[in-house]
Amino acid sequence: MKIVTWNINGVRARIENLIHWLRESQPDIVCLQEIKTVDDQFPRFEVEALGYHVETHGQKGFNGVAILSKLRFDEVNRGLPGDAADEQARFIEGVFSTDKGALRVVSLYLPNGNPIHDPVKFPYKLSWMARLERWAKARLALEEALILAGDYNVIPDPIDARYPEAWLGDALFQPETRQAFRRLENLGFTEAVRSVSDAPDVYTFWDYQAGAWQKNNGIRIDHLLLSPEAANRFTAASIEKHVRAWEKPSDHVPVAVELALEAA
DNA sequence: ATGACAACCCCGGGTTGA
Repeated sequence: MKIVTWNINGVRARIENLIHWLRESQPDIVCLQEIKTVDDQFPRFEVEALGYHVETHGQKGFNGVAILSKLRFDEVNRGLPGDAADEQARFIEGVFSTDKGALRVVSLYLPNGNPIHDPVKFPYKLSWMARLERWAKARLALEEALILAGDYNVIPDPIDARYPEAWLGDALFQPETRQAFRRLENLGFTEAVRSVSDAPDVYTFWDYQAGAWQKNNGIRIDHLLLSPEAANRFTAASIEKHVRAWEKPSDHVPVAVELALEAA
C-alpha cells in the first residue's frame, strides 16, 4: 500500500496538477495540506472520479487538510485535541481496515511559527507540537499501525537544508522546534525517509523565489512518522521531486511510503 | 534591509507562507 503526503499549496489552483499526479503515482492514501479552501469548494468530483473517497477539514483562505483514499473510511476525526479555542484547520485523522488490522493515518499541517519573536506565532507552534505529542502518546498505546504524515514545518537536522546557516533565526530550525520534533519521534516513531537514507541534498520544499529550485536550495520539512506496527510493514520511501518541475507547481513535492499491507 | 513568488481574500492591495 502506497501512502503519500503532499502540501499542495491550494487544491483549487492545483487541481489539474493533482489529477495528473494521481494518475501517474497511483497512491492508495493521500494526505494533503494547505488545501486553502472551505470543504464545500474542494474539487471532490474530479478526485472521486478516479476512485478516491475524500474527507476534508478546510477553512476559508488558509491552511486546510484532507485525506484521499481508495479505501473506505471507517472513521474520520477533525482537529487536534487539546485547545478548544484553536480554529485553524490543520489536522484530520482517518481509520481504515487492512488485512493486517486497523490503519490510522493523519494528515497534519504544523504551524510555521515565524517570526520567532512574534508574541503569538512561535508559541502557537510550540504549543501545537506539545498537543501533538500528547495526542500521539495516547494513540501509540492502541498499538496500531499509525502514520503521522504532513508538513511539519520542521527542519530536523542541518543535513536537511542546503544552507542550514540561513535558517538559524527561523522557526523551522529553532532548537525548541527541533527538540519538540525529536521528543515526538522518541515516543517510538520511525521517520520514514531518514530511516532508509542518510544522503545529503534530500529535500521536499523549494521556495518559489530567487531560483531556489534551479539551485537546489531546498529544505526537508514534509515527514511521515510510523508507529512500530507501521514501521514493521514499511518497505520503501520516496520523494517524487520531479513534480516540482511541472507547470504551476506547488512549492512542496509528494513524499511516499510503501507498507506491506492491503485493503481488507 | 528588502524583495524576489504564489495563493488566498475578492478587484486593489493586504495577508500569509517558509
